[in-house]
Amino acid sequence: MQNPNTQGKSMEELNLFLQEHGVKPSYQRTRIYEYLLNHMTHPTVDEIYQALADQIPTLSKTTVYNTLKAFMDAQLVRMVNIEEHEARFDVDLSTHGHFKCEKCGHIYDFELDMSEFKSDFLKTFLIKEKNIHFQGVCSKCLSASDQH
Amino acid sequence: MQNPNTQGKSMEELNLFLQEHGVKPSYQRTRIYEYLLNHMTHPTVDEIYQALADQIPTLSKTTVYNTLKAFMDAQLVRMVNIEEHEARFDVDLSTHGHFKCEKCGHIYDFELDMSEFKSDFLKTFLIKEKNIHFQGVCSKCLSASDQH
DNA sequence: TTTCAACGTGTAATCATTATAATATGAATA
DNA sequence: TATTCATATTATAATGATTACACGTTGAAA
Repeated sequence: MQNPNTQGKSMEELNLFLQEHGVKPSYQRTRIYEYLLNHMTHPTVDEIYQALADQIPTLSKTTVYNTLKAFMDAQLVRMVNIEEHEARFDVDLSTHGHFKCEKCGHIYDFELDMSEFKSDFLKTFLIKEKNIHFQGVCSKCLSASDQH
Repeated sequence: MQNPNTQGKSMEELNLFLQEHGVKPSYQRTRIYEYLLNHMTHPTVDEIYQALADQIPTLSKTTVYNTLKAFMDAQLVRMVNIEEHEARFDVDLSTHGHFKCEKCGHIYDFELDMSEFKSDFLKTFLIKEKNIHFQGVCSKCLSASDQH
């Protein structure tokens, strides 16, 4: 068992999945996609690279960039621009919002019902992506600072 | 008349406005705020700098950064992180969404009624900012590409 | 086996942003 | 008026994420 935390998906299954979505599989690509599946915490390029560099000593950060770009082109991954300086990535393609806590830095997902959203102004626009980014203090940090 | 496009606000009025909002006025700060008022097109740091460098030859880009930070701290300006690599700035503090056209790059404002938005998950969170960034193709570019 | 395109890698370049240090400013005070 | 002191402005250098580039590898098709 080489990769324990694969959420039940074998390398072969992942390869097939990538292939079906127009991404030619490779060891690096499969392992990066696997990482994204097992760490749905909106990781940065560096986090992905650092985590995999141990197991794939030859891995290059450029490969992580290239792979994420390929995933984005194939609509397998979405870029999350909630951080000021660093891009984050999300395999969850469902419509959901992101909340960034200013205290602990954690990024939470929250459900979002956009079905009732209507905009006269945008009705003649082609909307491809909807990014909803909230910011503030999460409940955990709020109750922590309540202590006196 | 030194600064023609001031939307009717004189330097003195702008100085007073800044002062009332906790920002100590200076020539540079007033001119930068004036620029933001007259160009509500979500300009980048560089756009602001380039536009004012002619009129204020000693202006430093660092000053533009520092000033925008001061404005943000004073809640006079909001950063718009809709661009992948460059921050944009908005003096319009009302709740509204931004739409970026992939073709022409223009960033549109659109009205947004968040009053009916409810989230069980976030009800214990302190929400300080709500950023709504849509992306796609604007009506102008759509009809332009319809031509055959 | 040859070929050829695509992929992966390491290095260098780019570019927005931030840090730093020196100078200028301007109000308060002596 | 001269002095002081905090703050603002500026130029330069440093940082750090991202991209460009060149080269070596791979892997499938012919």
